[in-house]
Amino acid sequence: MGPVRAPATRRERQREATYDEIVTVSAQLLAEGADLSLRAVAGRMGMTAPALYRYVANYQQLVDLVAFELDKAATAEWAAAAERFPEDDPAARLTVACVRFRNWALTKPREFALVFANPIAEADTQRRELLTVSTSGHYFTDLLWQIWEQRRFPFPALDELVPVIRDAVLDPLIPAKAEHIPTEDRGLLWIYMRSWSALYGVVTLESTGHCDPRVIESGQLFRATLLDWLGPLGLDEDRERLTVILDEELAAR
Amino acid sequence: MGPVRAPATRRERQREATYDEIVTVSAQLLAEGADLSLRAVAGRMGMTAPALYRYVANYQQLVDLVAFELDKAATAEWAAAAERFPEDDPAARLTVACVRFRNWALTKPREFALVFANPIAEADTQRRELLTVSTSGHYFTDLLWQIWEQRRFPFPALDELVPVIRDAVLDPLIPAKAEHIPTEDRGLLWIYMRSWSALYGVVTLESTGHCDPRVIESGQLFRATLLDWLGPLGLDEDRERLTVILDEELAAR
DNA sequence: CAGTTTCGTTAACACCATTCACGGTAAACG
DNA sequence: CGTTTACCGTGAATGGTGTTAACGAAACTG
Repeated sequence: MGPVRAPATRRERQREATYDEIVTVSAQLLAEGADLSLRAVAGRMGMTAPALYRYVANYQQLVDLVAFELDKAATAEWAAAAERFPEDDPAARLTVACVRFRNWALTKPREFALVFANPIAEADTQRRELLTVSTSGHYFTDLLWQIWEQRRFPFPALDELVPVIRDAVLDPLIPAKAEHIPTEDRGLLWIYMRSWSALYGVVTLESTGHCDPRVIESGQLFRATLLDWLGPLGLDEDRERLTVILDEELAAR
Repeated sequence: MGPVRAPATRRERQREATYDEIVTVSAQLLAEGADLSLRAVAGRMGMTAPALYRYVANYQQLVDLVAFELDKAATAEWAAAAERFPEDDPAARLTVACVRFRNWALTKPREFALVFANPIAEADTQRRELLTVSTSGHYFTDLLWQIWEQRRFPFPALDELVPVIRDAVLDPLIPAKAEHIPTEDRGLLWIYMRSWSALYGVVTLESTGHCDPRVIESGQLFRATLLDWLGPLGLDEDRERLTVILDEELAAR
């Protein structure tokens, strides 16, 4: 990377450091099971709450800031774990990443809720944009892209899509690296959305605890959901191999 | 129903009435976009906040109480809408109910979050039990049961299930009418769980706004998810008919 | 009627986000 | 170098939250 964003002036550097400390302290509070509050964060930084208003406009913006960084940090973890498989095996990497994502959601439900269950009003363009740059979103969709390059699984053609969806895949508002995808292949984004919906669904259900704890503990619901997606992603031949990986990762919890 | 629970004593009747008012006022506040708070509820009832502690032990219990009643009321709405199809057509009824469920989640995201995104800790047996009596859960699973009686779609046999899941379907902790299901057919509950997971997933994703607003507006993601379940529920022959119903209900929004 | 339970009050505590007026200090400028 | 300016923090205050405790009145119970 290099010193791309090392602002010359001392003031800017200090400011940047303060932002970092805000995030660090917030993550720490969350990890301790405490509530995220301006007062608590400021207090632990040796400041008073109003001082934080020099850095964030309001409480929600603090939450968004922390959410973004938590997502980034968590994604880095999953990605690192996935790297036990080579770059040319995106299917294995995706399997690992999905399980790690779930484990993270189960062990840190509060953090998960902050990042993924945080309601976003339709009108709020500010926060919608934040959503678009979600690190985890880009990571998952990139892996899907790599799998597609290898397996060329089917996806809807543009003229098969309802006009609204066509617009949505041509000019996406979701976190996905899409510029590199040729226009005529943008139907692929529909697969992104549908698979993300499925993954998000089980993980949220389990993380919020809205089902039998024994089912969560066993991981079977999650497992079945993932296995259902092997076919659509052209991974039928890898079923056995990937199932082994999946079960390994689930057992590691 | 009849005066099944009409407590003789005047006091008990008054107390019951107060509970009802608490719920009514709470729902009213939520509907107005205000926050649900003990003070606000009490204030609108012409009381002070501490008085509410004669009725609920703490704030979370107020939330749970309101959540339960909101769920009950909403379910009654969906059920009423579904009754435009006869009792012997549970597939059509389920289709209508699912769409109504989604519409409710989209138009009342705050209420939805209260009932379905409200995190439940694994240890909290109190709130877990509440979950088990969820009205909507019973309604949906009952419709699934009726469909199964007609179509006899396949479900896993008990010995095909992992032991933990077998335990879970034999002594379910989820909201499902199960007593009437013979032991050897309890594998059906696995279908309950999986389909509920899928429905819960898209609806939560859409209700919390964690995807492209245009996709939500179009209803295509939800539509596709539902259509995927026709096969597993033995409804392939009804595909065309049910799709029409589905699109009708979606358009009615 | 006397005794007890129930239901509400007021006061208080400990939090919370947020705004405002103020001061000190460090950077930026002439 | 000195002066100005912009930034970063403070303390005080406002109005909100859940929650506990001590108390009084009204309603039921014997």
